[in-house]
Amino acid sequence: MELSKNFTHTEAEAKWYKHWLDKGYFFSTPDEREAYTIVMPPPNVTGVLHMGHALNNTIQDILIRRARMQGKNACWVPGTDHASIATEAKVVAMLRERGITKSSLTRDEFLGYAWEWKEKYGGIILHQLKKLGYSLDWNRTSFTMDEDYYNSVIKIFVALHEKGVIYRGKRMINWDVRAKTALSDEEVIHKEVASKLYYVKYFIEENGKPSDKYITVATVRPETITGDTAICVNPTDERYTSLHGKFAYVPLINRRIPIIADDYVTMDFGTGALKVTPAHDINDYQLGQEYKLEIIDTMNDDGTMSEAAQIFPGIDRMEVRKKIIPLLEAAGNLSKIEDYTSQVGFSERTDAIVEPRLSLQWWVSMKELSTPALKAVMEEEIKFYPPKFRNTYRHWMDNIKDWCISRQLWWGHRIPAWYMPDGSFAVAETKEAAFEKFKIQNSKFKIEDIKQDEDCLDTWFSSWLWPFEVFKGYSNPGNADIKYYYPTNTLVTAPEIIFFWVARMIMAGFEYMHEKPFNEVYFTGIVRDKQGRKMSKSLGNSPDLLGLIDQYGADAVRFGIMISSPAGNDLLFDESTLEQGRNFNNKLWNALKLLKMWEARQSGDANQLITNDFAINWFENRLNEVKNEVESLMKQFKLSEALKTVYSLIWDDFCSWYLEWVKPGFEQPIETAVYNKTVDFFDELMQLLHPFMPFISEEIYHLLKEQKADLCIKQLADHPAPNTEILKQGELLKQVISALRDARNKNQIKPKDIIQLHIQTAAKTSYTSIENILSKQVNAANIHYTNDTIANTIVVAVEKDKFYIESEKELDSTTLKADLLKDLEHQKGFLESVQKKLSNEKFVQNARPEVLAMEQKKLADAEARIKTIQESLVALN
RNA sequence: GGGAGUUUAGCUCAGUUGGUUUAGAGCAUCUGCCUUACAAGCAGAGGGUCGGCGGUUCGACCCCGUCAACUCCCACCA
Repeated sequence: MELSKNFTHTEAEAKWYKHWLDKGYFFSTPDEREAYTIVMPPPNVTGVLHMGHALNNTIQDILIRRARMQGKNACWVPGTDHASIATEAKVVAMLRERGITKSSLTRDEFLGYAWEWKEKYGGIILHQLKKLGYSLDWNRTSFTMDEDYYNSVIKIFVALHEKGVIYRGKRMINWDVRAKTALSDEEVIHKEVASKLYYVKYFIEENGKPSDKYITVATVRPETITGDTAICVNPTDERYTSLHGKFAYVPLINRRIPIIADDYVTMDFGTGALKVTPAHDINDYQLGQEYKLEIIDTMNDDGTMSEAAQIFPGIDRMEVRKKIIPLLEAAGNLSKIEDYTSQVGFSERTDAIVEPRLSLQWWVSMKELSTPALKAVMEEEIKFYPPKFRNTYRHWMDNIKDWCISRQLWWGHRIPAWYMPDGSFAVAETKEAAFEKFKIQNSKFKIEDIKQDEDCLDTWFSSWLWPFEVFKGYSNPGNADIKYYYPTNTLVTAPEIIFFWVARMIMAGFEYMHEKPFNEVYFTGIVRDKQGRKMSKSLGNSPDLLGLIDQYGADAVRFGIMISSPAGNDLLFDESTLEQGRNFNNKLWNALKLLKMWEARQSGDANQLITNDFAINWFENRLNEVKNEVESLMKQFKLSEALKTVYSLIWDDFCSWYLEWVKPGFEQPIETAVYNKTVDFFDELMQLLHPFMPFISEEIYHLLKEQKADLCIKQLADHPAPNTEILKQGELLKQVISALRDARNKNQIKPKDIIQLHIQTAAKTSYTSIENILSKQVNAANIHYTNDTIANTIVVAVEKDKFYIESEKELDSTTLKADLLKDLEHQKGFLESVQKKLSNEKFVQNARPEVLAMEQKKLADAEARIKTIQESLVALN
């Protein structure tokens, strides 16, 4: 068989993904095995694959593939989220491009376009996920607006309403002027914005008209002035005591408003006087409630000024903020302008500045739902990795506020509330059911008179059911799937959506399944660029993931992402790690090529080892050691560490050491027994690597030898504990080889120059089994043992043993001497610190016996080593 | 304003209840190699007073205090 120079990923990826699908390896149905379940956080139907998805889903695939290889029934559920506001915004934009406005369409017409959009783009991202080799159970692909799922959302709304948890209420909400919808608190992002603080004079009333006396108010929002219905000062503020109970006039429109006193006002901010605009500020609203102030809504739903504002109607509030200043100035109401930075709320989805607005909306009362959800995380019934997020979670849960769930959108689950012409309403799954409820209350209307609520529900009101409704746990309670797969095992998601989604899923899980939705949550970091900046479209620092997969290969991309992503930390994405991944592919490929060369040149008994027993014995134990390490790292979700460990085992231990140790001389045959062992090792290495890099591992696995089954489903075998003595000896061997090679380098002995090696040791037996390897690795013709120093040689000291390199090369002892002296210095310093410790009575009294013994051994070793070095130095002279 | 976290080699990070040889890895750097698996490679090397100060202890990268810098989350001071 002729193998290509390098690994060609494109072909292998397409071939193996298709093969795995054809064989149905990713499909799961309940059976007698233990289940291992992950529900994929459903990407938005608007999305394309980006680095965040790659990180998130690679982690999930590693967990799922490993579980599958551990004999568990692994089930990973894919799906998409309808993403109400995000999708609606995209559809509106798409229609605008075609010259269609949303307002010119009926609801059904608009939904027609939205579904068309969903069908067109919804599957793209899922399709793209296949490129990365993700082993998802595609038979279970779900969508948050699938018929059953939709109905469950509606049923749950009705049930929560009947329970009194959902209610309708007029309150201050966050209004997105671009999407023209209410938002929950979590959908508002506060940012610091450079703005101005305007000092505005309000003239005081005297004798029923404005006087020349005034009170100055500081505001960042002069455009809301015409909505002012009071001025508020602190009752203890002596500057304003005389004004309590008096009236002032709103600039430009001369409305007479009271001056009230409330300790909400901070005296030392601005002028200590606050203008009260109850319709446009949450605190002002509360003041308004308390003092029974008039509420004047000066804004339309699109953020323009309303008729009630009297000035600039139809102009956007931000425009008005600029335009009103000259007017105030001309009227003599502006006193000064200062620079000021303030916190401004922006819509998460549309980035529009959010307006506080009084509005009638649907709410979920959260207190009761949150109690079991908080407890489960605090008592670690649900574990968080990393655990620091428990604090964040607790803080939010402790201060939880009611959730505004109605959205003035069409794309989503329509609120099952039904209204009569007289304004009364009923909540029910269907119009008919609502009518039944109405009939009891009021019989004068007909069913045709009933109108359904125009609004739909917050996206998260559907996705909080995800972990159970993908198994139809609510729509078909007690079915075989939900009983088998729920609770799911691991949720892998970004900390950004801990409140939006994670917390609410936990609440829904306890409320409807009476059980937690998952055992543990693994929070990934945020993907940033090399400079640590968050990846974003506007910065243009988001790489084209599909392009990278084409360029480097899916395995290399997976490798690059995982190797730089320690648990719980942000990932600083750097394309060089992808190169490292690609190079690793080639390393593996070349190792395979080497084995293929050997395959043709075998000799000897397949059952009997003659010369290479140490190498094989050592690697077998090293492999077992790493298997243990990987197992422990995986349990702690230290996936990056686990990959590094496997990488180093393969590159360093297997390729650099083991293969070189068993490598036959040029064109010499290899013992069949050694060859077979080596193939087995490689085989096992591929199995360890498979969850991380599935394509190349499967490919090599099959090229190594005829296999009965695929690696994808090969079960991990038990492994014995490693023999530490052999591992130690292996380390000694490596150390000696490196030291001798270093000495050769420093003395300019060319790799091809053959040397004679003399070993002076008290433990000759520890070298007999590794002699062959040693002489091969340092290119020594022979190894001799000696009890004396050997003149005119290069002396190398390793541990307590001395090595004399005899060569035909003219020797330069200066660098060698310098090295020895440096080492000597180091050893002496070390010895001193140990002696100091041991001569400290308190240490000798208090230290544990094994610690004391260790220190004594250190002392003895250091002394012996110093002696060795000194003797070597003498030999050099 | 409140809370959480981080600070170890040029960069990104490990470092498990304080004692395992006066700190480890990858990348980058430097030196030597076109050695017949691999130059996308091989063989080596250099590089850190573990953010500062103070304390506890026989002993501190690890525990405590304090200061500094950075990051994130939450919050209605106009």
